[in-house]
Amino acid sequence: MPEGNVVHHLARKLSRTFSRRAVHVDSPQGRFTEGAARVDGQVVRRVEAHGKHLFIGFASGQWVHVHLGLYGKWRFGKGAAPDPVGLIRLRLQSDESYAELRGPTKCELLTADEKRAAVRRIGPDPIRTDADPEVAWRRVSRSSAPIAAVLMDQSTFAGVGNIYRAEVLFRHRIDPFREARGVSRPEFDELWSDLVILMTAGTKRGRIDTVRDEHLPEAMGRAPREDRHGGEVYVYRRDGRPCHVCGTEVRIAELQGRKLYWCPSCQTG
DNA sequence: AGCTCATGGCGAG
DNA sequence: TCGCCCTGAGCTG
Repeated sequence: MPEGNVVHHLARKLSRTFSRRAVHVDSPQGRFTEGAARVDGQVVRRVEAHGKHLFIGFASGQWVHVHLGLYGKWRFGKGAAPDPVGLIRLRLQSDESYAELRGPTKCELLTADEKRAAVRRIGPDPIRTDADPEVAWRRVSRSSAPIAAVLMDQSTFAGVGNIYRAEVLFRHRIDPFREARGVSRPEFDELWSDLVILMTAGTKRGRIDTVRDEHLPEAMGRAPREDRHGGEVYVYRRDGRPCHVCGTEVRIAELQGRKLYWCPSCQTG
């Protein structure tokens, strides 16, 4: 269940584990057998993350493109992979380690050209140093949709998901229902640079923490880690509970089929 | 054991 | 906007 930070975290782990090594590639489940056979035995050249998309590059120039969706998961292990348990879409095996992929929305083989085209379709990713925030600003400044909806648009903010969306809006006290084009350039710049900081930190940790030091549980006399997603957050999935800053009940609403959390007192305007 | 829900996104209508 | 994909955790009982 990943936002971009987890995908980048996984890309680094896959790269550390498999880059410059020959890998045996197969699909025990059978749904990626043909693609796996085409790269089986090749050396992994590099692994890239762009937003929530993962690309594993092989010596032939071909790429395996993976999108985890809501359910997808990677598992890693040392030595030889055990007999498959359940449905494993993709399995990588080096002479030292293995990795198993289950439940992805997408697992496909791409040519070098197709991979380049796929990357071009993905919007600027705050975790990537080559991201162009002007692309995001153009879309934000021209959209009449709520800023909370635009933050989830992967062609505008690649890698941002439901947690970062809610949390970054809280941290900048922005009403999630404000029209995107009503967000000023200074506000956008603050949102973008904060996403760079939060998501980069989230990449190293492989989890999402957004609470400033002065609001941390130790500083506030609270118990840490209330939520099972693993990090410290202000509003995500805290509906009905008091805002960590002002005590107002955190609210929840459905926006485009996803749940949106915010503090109606802190996030005004 | 069974039910609900989840950090996502696609395609049909 | 809805259904679906398809996995797993956290509840209920």
